[in-house]
Amino acid sequence: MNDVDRARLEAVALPSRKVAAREDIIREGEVPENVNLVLEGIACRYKVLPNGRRAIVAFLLPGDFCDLHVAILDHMDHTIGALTPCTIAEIPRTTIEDLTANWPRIARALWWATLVDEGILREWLVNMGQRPSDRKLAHLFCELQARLALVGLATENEFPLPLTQEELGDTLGLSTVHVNRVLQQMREDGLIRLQGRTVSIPDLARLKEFGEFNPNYLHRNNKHDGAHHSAAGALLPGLRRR
Amino acid sequence: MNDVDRARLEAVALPSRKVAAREDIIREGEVPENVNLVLEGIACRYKVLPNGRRAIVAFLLPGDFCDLHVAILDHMDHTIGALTPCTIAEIPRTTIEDLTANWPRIARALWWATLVDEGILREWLVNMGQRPSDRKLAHLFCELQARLALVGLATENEFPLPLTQEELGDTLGLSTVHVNRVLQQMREDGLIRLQGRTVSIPDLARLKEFGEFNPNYLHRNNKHDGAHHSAAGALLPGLRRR
DNA sequence: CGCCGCCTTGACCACCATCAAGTGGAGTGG
DNA sequence: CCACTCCACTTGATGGTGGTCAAGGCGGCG
Repeated sequence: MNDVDRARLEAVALPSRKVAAREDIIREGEVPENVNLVLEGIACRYKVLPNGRRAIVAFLLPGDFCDLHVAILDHMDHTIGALTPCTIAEIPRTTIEDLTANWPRIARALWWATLVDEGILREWLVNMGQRPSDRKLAHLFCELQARLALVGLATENEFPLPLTQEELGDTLGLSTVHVNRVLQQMREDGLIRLQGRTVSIPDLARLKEFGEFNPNYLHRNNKHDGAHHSAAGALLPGLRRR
Repeated sequence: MNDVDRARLEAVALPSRKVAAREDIIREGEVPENVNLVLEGIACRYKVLPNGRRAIVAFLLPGDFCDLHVAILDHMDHTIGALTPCTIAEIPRTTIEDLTANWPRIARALWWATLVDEGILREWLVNMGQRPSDRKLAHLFCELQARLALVGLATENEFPLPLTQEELGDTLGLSTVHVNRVLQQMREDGLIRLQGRTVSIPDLARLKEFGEFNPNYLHRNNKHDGAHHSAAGALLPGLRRR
């Protein structure tokens, strides 16, 4: 993706809109006319089970597309909700279809974005299935630190975590009570500290070791997006400027 | 994808090769020169953890691409291994790059395939995190029935399951012992029957109900692939003929 | 001030892992 | 044809991780 492509993509976005925390952005089954892109805030993909429990299957950070799916697939197979207040850019679905048909480099950049999403999902699946709860949390924190750092929202030893313990539980398949206890233990062990809504990490290497975190699945060296690290990440400055 | 596109894609495949059961097709970290496509047999994506346990994160059935990733991303972030003897078609990576750059409809069909994979991953994540082991198995069986039926390898009440209980455990994050006990219970309850390497389902609706299976995430109505249901599924007859 | 989310703590117990041993069938070689 | 081996499946006993239920603390906001 070069500057011309980037300009082309910026040009097609509709004015951004605000979404309050805990409000849905798109619901399962819908066939929305626009594709959504997170500019600010944290959103999540989730499904609700028959027993009422919510399963969070992805976090959407600034620069992430919510639903490129609907430009290609027919309907949403899950819901997207804002975890914090969010600013969302909308791009008409027809525009995406036009871009992918006529601008191969943009098509590749978008495809790249979905492949990275897929890599993250595979890693979450491993995390979910095979690790004890303390390592699950450690792994998740490492990923959040890495991904937030890519868009300038985290440092080597600190990142904002505007999630409740219940939301962490919905993400990792743990009960709220157990998340609470595990977090306390991790604090005692000096793996993390929690002050207000930010996590600080005394020793990132140690946390990575403990959480068996290997960032290769994030594919941070994106050759299709120049210096930037996510297809839309490249657009953030331009889109925010409006 | 129309007939011209399909012919174009068929034309670029190299002669197929055979892979023995339990042999790897591509390993984590590799940057292969060809993209692989399963023609016959069942393969899986997996990662190995520091403690030696294997996590299976996807099944690859006939018609599924193994590693479109490497045409776009840089390296494999997981390994692909054959679970049964497999026949694999190879397509040069450069050809994929050429196709995606110059044949938008093919590019979209491939992108579509990765989006469906992503949908399956999300559903696996839900399954993994939120359901008790018997429902996990039920859900997995329903998915296998549905996906195998799409390529003509399953009927409404029977499908081949050439997997060991250990492999099922690696997939669902359960111990072999526990998989065994749960399967027995499911047989007692009349949810499934196992004879040799095939599963038969007395009452598919009941199994779906029990496993909370909703096939919407498989996106079986693919408008980008004409009558067929997977990008490569459309190619299977042509490629097998060689 | 009072309410409502969110976090915290305790008691109890179930699901599922682990360890260990044993069964049975398929393939192999004497 | 019959040992022998190997691998998948099976069964039992035991214990820990993490779920559930219930109650209490605590800070923010109207």
